[in-house]
Parts: sequence; structure tokens; C-alpha cells
Amino acid sequence: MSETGSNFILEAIEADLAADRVRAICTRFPPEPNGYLHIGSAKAIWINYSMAKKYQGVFNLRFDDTNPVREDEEYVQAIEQDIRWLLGEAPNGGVFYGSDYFDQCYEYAVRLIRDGKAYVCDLSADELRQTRGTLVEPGQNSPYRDRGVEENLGLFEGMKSGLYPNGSRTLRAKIDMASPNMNLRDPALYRILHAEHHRQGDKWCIYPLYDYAHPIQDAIEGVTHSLCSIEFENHRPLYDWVVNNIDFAQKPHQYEFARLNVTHTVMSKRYLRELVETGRVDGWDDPRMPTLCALRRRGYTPTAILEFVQRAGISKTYSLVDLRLLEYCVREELNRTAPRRIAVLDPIRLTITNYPQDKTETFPLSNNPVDPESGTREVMFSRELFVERADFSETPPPKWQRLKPGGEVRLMGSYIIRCDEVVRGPDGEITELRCTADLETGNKTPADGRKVRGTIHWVSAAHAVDGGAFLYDNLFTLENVNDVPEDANYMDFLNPDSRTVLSACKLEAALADTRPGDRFQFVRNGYFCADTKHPGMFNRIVVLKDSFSAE
RNA sequence: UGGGCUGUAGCCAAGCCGGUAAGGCACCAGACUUUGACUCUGGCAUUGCGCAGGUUCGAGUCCUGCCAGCCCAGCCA
Repeated sequence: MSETGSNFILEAIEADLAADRVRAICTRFPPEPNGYLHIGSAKAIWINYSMAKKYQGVFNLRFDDTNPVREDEEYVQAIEQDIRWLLGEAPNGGVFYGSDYFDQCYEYAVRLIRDGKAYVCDLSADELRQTRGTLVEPGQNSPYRDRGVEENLGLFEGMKSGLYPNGSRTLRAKIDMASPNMNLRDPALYRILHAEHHRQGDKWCIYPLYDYAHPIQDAIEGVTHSLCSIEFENHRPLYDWVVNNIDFAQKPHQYEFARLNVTHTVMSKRYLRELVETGRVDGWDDPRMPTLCALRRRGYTPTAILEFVQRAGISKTYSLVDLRLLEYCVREELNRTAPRRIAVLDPIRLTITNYPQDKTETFPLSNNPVDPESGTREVMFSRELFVERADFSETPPPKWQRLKPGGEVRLMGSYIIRCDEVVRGPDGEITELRCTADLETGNKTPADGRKVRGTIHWVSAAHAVDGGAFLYDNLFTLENVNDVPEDANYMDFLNPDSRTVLSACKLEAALADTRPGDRFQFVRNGYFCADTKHPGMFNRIVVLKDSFSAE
């Protein structure tokens, strides 16, 4: 992975260090356990993780579980696992739960009430909305705003002990109903929610809201730099209000960066969940999903994903990063590291007519031509072979390098062959190619110096193994990814009349020179699954799936 | 319409105190090639950095005024 480049967050940290405002860096990634992590989450993880790492600091994983009705244990398990996979290690600061700080949140709330900075409000959600004002008009003070401290204390105690129904009261911060920043118009700090919490059980029936709980969680954990995405920028004044009014010794600070968007990719947890719940996909790890577990299943490596996130950059500018940058990152890594196998997805029979019926031999093939250390393997050769249907053309287009009638081509790592005859079935379909091999030359270069441009994959019919491979199109990819607008959104996706409907092209099997039981995956021209670079071409970097299993 | 943030090539993105537009992806051309991959070479913002003025010997960088996009009116995070 490349060095973390210069960015504004780095500058802020450097400045804090230089001015001695902080001694050691502590960051955190605070997902709400209400869904699986996706490629967009990887950016937030990476930024927080790498900043701590760069300064030998501490990085925490903290589940922001302040809303029991949305959260579930399933997600905390999955998130923790995905982070370990992505980072290759557990968070060095540890794993925490926002809900474990509920007692402290409550105590601090009592303190704010005592200080006259918070009050219990009896307005309903509806009434609250009506008195909040609009973007251009100030709101009105709640009639309950000036309740006495003792009354507030009693009411808040009552809220905690379950005296009141859901939604009947809130604890609100007393800030400024006329603030141009809506978040400062006496925001709710606590709401009543008689609900079972996945971790706290029924201990609580009031739950703190994000804006109140988050800064407290950061402060308790000693987080110095709370790095989050840009939609929280408007919340920073409230974050600071909480930190300052509770008066923590070490005050955490929030910095924001633009979230990651990728072309042709749905990046909203809400929509992804809907896809899963409505059965449009097989699950969170369906290969068409942009989740980390799905990318893992497809053979993406954590290092490639992290590399992508870094290359995409850290700034505050809205951006839509080209999917092809992600593909470049995996391609670059896999080309260096992935073991190759020759394979045929759509087979057509090819007979070497001048090759003895009962003879077999083996040829050594490189496991990875760009890695001299990878060694070779012996691949079975015989008279009856399978080659890729797309590697033969009767009426080849200009510059065609692969097999054609009367033309020569190299069987990768093996003989040069010439196509003599095309055999057709009753329906006119090509059923067999009859060829002669240059047995003299073998797998060497021709003695007469002639050039054979094309090289194609092949597999011995009697020795090939059914690899049970799958090919999926990308989430938004149809026949041609270029037909799909870059900003294709969920609505396009759900509309059955739209071109951007979900499509999974599934290829059930492939023949390859692997051992029975091997599971593997293909990279088409270096692109996973959907090839946006050379549609129709097939380069067949074949990767043993087992080489990057999740565990 | 109030407030906050952002605006450098097709897509990202450097650009610190003003000094004459990094890099990557993508793309194009060529070389090499027993994966049309990889690799290599060359080309890719013709005073141009949202627009318009201004200051200056000189501005993407400073000033003024516009314009555009994103976020905020959950007892979501």
C-alpha cells in the first residue's frame, strides 16, 4: 500500500501535535450495527485507522448502538469480522459499545439539568416539529423550556423509571431556538423508547440520541480526532456544545471528509438492506453487493480495497469515483500474486488429427509468468481438447489473432495448431474444430522463424475438471456497463422497465486444469466478473479462490 | 429564501508563505509478448484552475462581487 498522502486531516493532526494540544492520537470507527459494512465504510475505517497508525496511536471500533429498534447482534458480529479482515488485525484500541456508556450519559444529563442547560419537554413529536421553525424562520421556545431544575430532575427520573409512554417527553438541550443551524434549536438529547436493547436488554427505556451520545463516547474513550463524513459537519457545533458543557478534561474534536461514491454502485445501507430483505439478492454477501463480505467472496483482497480507498483520496469535495479504479487496484495486485490456471468457460471440441489416439503427455505451465518464484505445473495434453468458443471465428474481424480456418494459433504452453476443418451439427452449429499440430516445434518457437500471434487456452477433454465457477454481473451492469448512467440510482434499479435492473449472469461451470474439488474464480481481462474494458474478450487469469479465503 | 461546506482535465487529486498547473485512473498511438494480459515508450488543462472584476512586475494561490452543487427543518445515525 502506498503512503497516506497529504490531506487536511493530516495537517490538523500535525498542528495539534505541534501545538501540544494532544500527546497521542486516538481515533475510532463508530458503525451503527444495523447493516453490513460496504466499500464506502472502508474509507471511514481506513482514514481513522491509518491516522492512528501513522502516529503510533490508538484505533477503536465502537458500535454506536443507541437506537435499539434498528440494531441487531448479527450485524455486530459481521462488522467486527469484516474489519478484522480488511485491516488484517483487530483494532488495537479495542472493541467498545456506545450502550455501555449509558450510565455515564445519564449522569451527565442530570448534570446538564442541574446546570440549567437541559430540560424535559412535553411536546409531542408533531408539536416539536411545528415549533422548530424553518430554514428561514426561527423556532419558538417550548412552553416547558423554563421549568425549574427540581421539576426537570423529577421528570427525567420518571422518564428513566418508565413512568411515561414512548414519545410523550424528551430531554432537550437549552441552546437557541433562533439559531440558523437547525441542530442547535434545542435538540433532543433523550427520547423514551420502551424497547429491548440487543446488549442492554430491558435495562433502559430512555435512549440518548446520536448528537448527545457520540461526543460523550469519544470523550470517555479518549478519542482525540473524531473523523467522520461530511453530513455531520452541521452537527459539529452541537458536538462541541456537549463536550464543552460537560466540560471534559480532554476534549475530542470532530473533522469531516467527503464520503465515497463509486460509479454504478449503490452505497446506501438502507437500500442494500432492502435488497436483502426483499430477496432481490441472496444475502448481504451476494456477489453483486458492494459489501465487504461480498467483495471478499468475489476474490477482492483487503489490500486492494484499501489501496483503492487511498487512491480515491481524502478531501471535502463531493466525488463519484470511477469503478475502474477499484478494478485497477485488484488487477494490479492479483497480477502479481494470483496463481494462474488455464480454463474454458464455453467449450467447443477441438481434435488434433495428427496426434495419436491413445497418447497423452504433459506440458509445464507457469503458475504465474510475472512471478518467477511461482514455479510450474504439469498439464495433461491429448488428442481431444476443448477450447473457448469465442476463440474461434470463421469470419474473423480485422486484426483477429486467434483461431480461424486455415490459421495458426498457439495452445498456451503447448503446440502450435492449424485449423483445417470446421464440423457442424444438424442445426448448423459448429460442433468441432479439426486441427493439425506442429509436432516438430512442440512448445518451442518454430525453427523457421515464423510468428504465431494468437495464444489460446485449452484443456484436455478427458482430463479437464468441472470447476463449478460462477460469473456474476455487477449490481448495475447489464450487457454493457457503458449503457448505464454513472449516477444510476436505486429507483432506476427497482424499476422493472428500466435498463438498470438487477441482472446476474450466472455461469454454472467451467473446465480447467485444476484438481477435483478446487474452487476458483475468473478474472476477465483482469476485471472481476463484468468486463468494462474489452467486452467479449477473455483473458483468463484464473485465480484459485482458496488462495484468498475469508478466514 | 437562513446557515454550513465545496467548485483544478472524462474521473479522482496535489498545489505550503503569490512566481509561471504534481501524480493516479481512463483514454489514444507505438514497441514487446507462448495470457490481444503484464511491461515499456510517447500523447493527453494550446497563459487554462466555476464566472467576472480588482491588487501586483507576476494570481489556481490575495481582495470584491456573482454563479453552481451538496448538507441541515428525525424523539435516525
